[in-house]
Amino acid sequence: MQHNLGVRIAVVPGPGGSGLLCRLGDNDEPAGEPALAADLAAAVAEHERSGAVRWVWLTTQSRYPDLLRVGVRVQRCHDVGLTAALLAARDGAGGRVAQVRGAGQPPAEASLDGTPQAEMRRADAPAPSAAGPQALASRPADDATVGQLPFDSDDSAHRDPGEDLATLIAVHAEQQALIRADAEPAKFALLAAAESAGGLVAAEMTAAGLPWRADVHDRLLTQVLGPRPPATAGPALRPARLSALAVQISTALGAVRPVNPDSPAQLLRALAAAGIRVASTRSAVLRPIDHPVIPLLLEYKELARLYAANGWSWLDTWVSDGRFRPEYVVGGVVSGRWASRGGGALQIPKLLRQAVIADPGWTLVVADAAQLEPRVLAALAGDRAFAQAAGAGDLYDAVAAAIGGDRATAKVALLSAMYGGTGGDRGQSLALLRRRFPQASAFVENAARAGEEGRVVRSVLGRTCPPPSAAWLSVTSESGDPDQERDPGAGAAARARGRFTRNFVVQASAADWALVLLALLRSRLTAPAQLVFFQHDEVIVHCPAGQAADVVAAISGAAASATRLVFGATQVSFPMTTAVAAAYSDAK
DNA sequence: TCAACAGGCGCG
DNA sequence: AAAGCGCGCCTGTTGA
Repeated sequence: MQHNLGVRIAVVPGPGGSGLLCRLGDNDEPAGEPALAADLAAAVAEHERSGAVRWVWLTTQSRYPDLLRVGVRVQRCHDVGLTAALLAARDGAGGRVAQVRGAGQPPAEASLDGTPQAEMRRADAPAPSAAGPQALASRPADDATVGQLPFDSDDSAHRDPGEDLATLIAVHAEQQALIRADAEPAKFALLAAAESAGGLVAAEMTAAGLPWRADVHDRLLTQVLGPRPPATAGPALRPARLSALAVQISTALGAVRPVNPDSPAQLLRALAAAGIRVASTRSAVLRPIDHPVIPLLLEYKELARLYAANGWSWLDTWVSDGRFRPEYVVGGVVSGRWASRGGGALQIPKLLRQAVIADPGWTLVVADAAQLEPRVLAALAGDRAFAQAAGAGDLYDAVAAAIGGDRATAKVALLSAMYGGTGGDRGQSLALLRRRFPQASAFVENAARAGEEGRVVRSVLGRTCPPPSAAWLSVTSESGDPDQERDPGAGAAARARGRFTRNFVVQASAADWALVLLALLRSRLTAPAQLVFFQHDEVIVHCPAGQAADVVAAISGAAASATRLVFGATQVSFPMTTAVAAAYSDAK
C-alpha cells in the first residue's frame, strides 16, 4: 500500500516469454533505456528478490497468471486497466481518459493493442449503449481485447514491444497526472493502489483455489436429494426427492396433468385452479399461505435450486483437485465490490460451506467485518453521536438505546435510512434517527437528493457512481412545453436513482475499506498462508494450523490500519469477527 | 435452433 | 425476519 515506496518498472511482454522492462523516474518518465529480458518471469523474480518494486503493467489479469504458474509472485503493481476504469468513472465517457483510449474499449487495452490512432478515432464515434462509463467500470479487462496481448502468441511476432512499452509509459504518466488532479489526490491514489492490489489478490486466489471437498459435497447432495441421477440422452432426470415432491405437488393441487414446479407460469395457473390466487410464485409470497401444497412447494424450490445451481454438474465443472477456482472480477460492481465469473463464487449456499475444509494439518481463518455498512456511515458522516454508538460493542444495541427502542427496530430503521426503504411502518423510528443522528441522516439524504437530481456521488476514496442513463434523463426531463404532462414514471425513476446513490455512498465506501483491508492483509501474510476467499466484507485465509494465531493478529492489524488509512482519525471502530476452524461452516 | 427475456433465488 | 441496494446464473418461455 506504500505507493511511493520503491522503484517502479514498466513491463510489456515480448515474443517467446521474453519481455521489455523500463525503470521509471519520479517524473513518471523512463529513467534509462529499456532492458530486454529473454526470460521475463525470471527477470521479474530477480527484481522482487532485490528490493521493493511496483510493476506498472497493462492489467494484472493478463500478466500475472503466467507468472504465478511458474511460481513468481509480485508485491506491488499499478494496474493500468483497473485505474483507467476508476478514472473513466470519475471523468465520464467524454473525459480525457476516454479520449486517450477509445470509448467502448477497456482504455489501456485499446491504446496498447497496436492501433492507437484507430482507437482515438473510435472515441469520437457514437459509443454503443453498453459502452458508457458504467460499462467501462464494470468491465475493466475485456477478454477479447486482453486476448490480443498475450505473452506468447502467434500475434506477438507482429507486435512491437518497444512501441507497446512507450505507450504504456505514456498512459501511466497521464494516469498519474489525472490522479494528482483529483480533488482528493491522496485518497484517489490510495484507491488506485488498493484496486491494483485487489487484482493481485484475485489472481492469487484463483491460482490457489478455495479448498473444496467433493466427497463431502456429494454426500450432502445425496442426503437431501437422493442419489445422483444417471446421465441420459434425453432431458435430465430429476433426483428422487425432487420427482417425489413434484408428484405430491400435483396431487395436492388436484391437477389432472402433472404440474412442473419449475415453470412459474404453469404453477401459477395450477395454484389458481386450486383456489390459491397469488401475484407470483416466489417463496416469500407462498410462505404465509395455509394450504397443504405450500410446504411441498417450498421444499421443492429450495432443493431444486440447490440441484440446479450447486448440484453434481456444478461439482464436475468447478471443482478439481480439491479446489474451487472461480475467476474474480475486481471492480466488477459499480460500487467497487467484486463480481465473479463462473461457478457463482460469491453465492455459495451456506449449506455447502460444510464442504469447504482445510487441508490436513491446515486450518481456515474466517473473518468478517461486523456491521460494516452502518459503521462506514458513522465514519463518513462525522456524526458525533452516531460515531459514539459505533465506537464499541454492538452498534444496533447502541442505536436502540439512543432512540429508545429495541434492537430489531433500531436495525430496521438504520437499514431503511441507508437503503431508502419505503414500505412498512417505520416513520417514527426514522424520525427518531433523524433527531438523534442529524448529520448521519443528512449525509444519506444528501446522497439521495443528488441521485434524484441526476448528479453523481463518490465513495470515501473517490470511486464515482455512474451518471444517469439516457433513458433516465429522458423519462425525468421536463419537456419545456407547459401543456405537456410530465412523464408519469418520472417520480418513480428519480426516487429509484435516489435509492441507488443513497446506497452507493455507503456500499462503495464499505468496499473501499474492505479493499484496503484486503491489500494490507495480503502484504502482512507470510507464506504459506494464503488468502483463498473474499466476499465483500469477509475473508478466508488457508494456513498451517500453527500459523493461525499470526493470521488472526494480521487480520485485526490490517483492519485497524485500513480504518486509519481510509477514514483518518475516527472514533468509529471496525471490529472483525474472526474464527479459526477446519470447516467454513464452523466459523460463526 | 438460438438468443433474449422473465421469474426466481443464492450471496453480502 | 422484516428492506432495500448490489450482483450471477439457473430454468422456462417466447420470438426471430
